[in-house]
Amino acid sequence: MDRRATIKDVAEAAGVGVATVSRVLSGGSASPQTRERVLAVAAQLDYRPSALGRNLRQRRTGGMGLLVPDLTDTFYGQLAEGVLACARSAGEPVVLGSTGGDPEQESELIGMLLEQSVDRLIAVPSGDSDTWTPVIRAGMTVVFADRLPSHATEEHAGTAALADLMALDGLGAAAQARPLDVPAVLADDRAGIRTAVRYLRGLGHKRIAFLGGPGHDRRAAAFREAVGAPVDEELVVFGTGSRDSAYAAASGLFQSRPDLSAVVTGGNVLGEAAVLAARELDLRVPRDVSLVMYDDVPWAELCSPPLTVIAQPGRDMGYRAAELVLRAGGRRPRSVVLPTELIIRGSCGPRR
Amino acid sequence: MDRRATIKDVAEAAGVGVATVSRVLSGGSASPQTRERVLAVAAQLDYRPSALGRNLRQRRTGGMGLLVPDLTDTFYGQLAEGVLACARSAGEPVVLGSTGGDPEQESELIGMLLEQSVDRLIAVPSGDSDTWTPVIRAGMTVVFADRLPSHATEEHAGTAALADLMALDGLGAAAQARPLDVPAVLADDRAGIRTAVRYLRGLGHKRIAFLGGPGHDRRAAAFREAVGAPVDEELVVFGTGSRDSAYAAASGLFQSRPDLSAVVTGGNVLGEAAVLAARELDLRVPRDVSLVMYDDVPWAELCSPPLTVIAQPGRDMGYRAAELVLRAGGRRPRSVVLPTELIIRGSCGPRR
DNA sequence: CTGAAAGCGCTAACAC
DNA sequence: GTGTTAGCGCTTTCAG
Repeated sequence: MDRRATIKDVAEAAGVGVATVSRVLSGGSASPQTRERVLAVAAQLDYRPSALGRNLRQRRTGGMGLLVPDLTDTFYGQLAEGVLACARSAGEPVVLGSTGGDPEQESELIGMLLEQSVDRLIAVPSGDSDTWTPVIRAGMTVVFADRLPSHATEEHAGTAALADLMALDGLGAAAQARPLDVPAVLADDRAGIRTAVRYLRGLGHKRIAFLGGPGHDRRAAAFREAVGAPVDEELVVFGTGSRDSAYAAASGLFQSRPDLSAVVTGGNVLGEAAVLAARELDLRVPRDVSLVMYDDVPWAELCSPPLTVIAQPGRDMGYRAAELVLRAGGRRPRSVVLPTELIIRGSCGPRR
Repeated sequence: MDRRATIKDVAEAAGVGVATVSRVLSGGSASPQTRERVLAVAAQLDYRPSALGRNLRQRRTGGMGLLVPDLTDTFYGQLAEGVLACARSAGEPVVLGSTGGDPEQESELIGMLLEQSVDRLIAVPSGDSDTWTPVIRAGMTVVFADRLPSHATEEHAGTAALADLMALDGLGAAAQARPLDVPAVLADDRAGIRTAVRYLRGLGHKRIAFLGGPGHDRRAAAFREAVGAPVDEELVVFGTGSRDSAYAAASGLFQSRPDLSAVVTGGNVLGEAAVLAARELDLRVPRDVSLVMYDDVPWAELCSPPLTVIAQPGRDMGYRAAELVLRAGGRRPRSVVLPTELIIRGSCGPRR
């Protein structure tokens, strides 16, 4: 079979100039007559304008990039579905990359996107502001989702970052409080964690632990705030992202602190790890230990007991992020913080 | 900030012609001297060749498209991770689309890919051969993953398709036995299902049901073959793809045939539905009903009892598919069938 | 070994 | 309203 019809073919077949075809197809002015003829010919030739030509001419690629840490994590699957849904309804392509939570891979993928002239990006960032600042500066329109890049090490990371992030979760956080001037779509981690901690407190729990992974610093911070000073830092532990490491962290936590009676995890992979580790150590949920997991995923209900979770609207977050990055013409869009919901199922009980 | 450096900028700055720059960067011949200078300048200018220009010139986009039904289904998440891993190591972009299992959306997405001049595609097909034949004919290199398009209705769908598919699962299935001459990466459904059915038989089960979804026809066929004639068609039921429909199908099955003692599901979403439906109807697993689920997903182990599964290597499948579609230069690659494994956990017991 | 030049398919000035 | 033309950034003959 021969190559696809080009605009030139259509022009010739319709007896008009290429510009006219271009105009007709992009809704420009043309006499009804001409328009009809061009449209007919185009349809007849099964003509599809080449994005390549258009993009080169306009020096930009339509569509958007999407960078997530791991598609095997159901939450990012939900997020991606949201992005794709929005992109589809806009007829825009999305170029996907999975970073594995590794800043280096993330950088490489960003480079690839640059090479493709993809100038809009939705990212669940793994690298810190050092990797992202140049990207923004280079003119890419980026929207962060689910989390923000951590501050680079040289900056007064600790308290400053904390303050910014706390502020962002508040009602009308000022844009300049954010690290990097980039819009983001986030869940209201602070409220979510606070609600969970209060709930556990209400059940009588005193020693509550937080089990997090990379990118869960905001949640950890919210946790520290919710439990209030003095926080027992031994009860705030982190895995490095892999399921194995999550399991190790969970197991280590349970073993080193048998006095804890409840744990809230920063994500579903950690929740999974906590369930597994608890089972392995013969800790009954919720009799011996209560569990609240961040992320509502379909399988949370399948566990026994079904897991009490802090639900965040993954799909909506993706959809909103895609909207933001698409509408980013001119005005820099404001960030959005979506509500979380504590869904009480069966994994929490009164302190023994 | 100004626009990115072009090949012309590099040429000027290095005092050579653009052709030379192009050659150097794509490993063509050049004097060591020139080469070095060009490379230095390019690095200094942070030059990145524009994929747009190159692609237009070469009338094709690098990279590949990836079409899956639903990223929220962990199995497709695994598959996607595999594809992405391979693409990343090849430095190629992947354009992702989620079809929702809907042939129409699939068609639209294919159209979008065509428009982008993406000429390589990995697909978990939802449409039948009527939608795929034209795509192949149009010159797209496609590799199917996880399943094959069903035959179009007008063809003698039933037995013919069945025969083909059975043949494919055999050792050295002839290529021409396949519908459409397209390579595919599949799991050995036939062996997987057979093993599961035998296992259940060994436990004493007589009335075994199959609970499938869209695209699980091969598995259903394998099931029918494994249980042997006469097959009780009431015990072979299908949902339409959504979680709700899967639940409805599972629930309906359990209620209409309380005599069944075991069910094998064609995918993890259906497994999830079966667990939920069983619980709702107060059926104990495995006391009242034994369960084998297709797909090993991390949460299978979290269920209680942990689910016995037919594991298929989702990630590998994706990786292999990407390799095939990338290597498709010239010789049409052969399909690959990957082994499945029955992982026995706790969801099966002797027939009561 | 290297440079000049011709487009790839398209849009946006600019003329008519 | 419509046609002509000049590129977008790149690779690739084709000369030198």
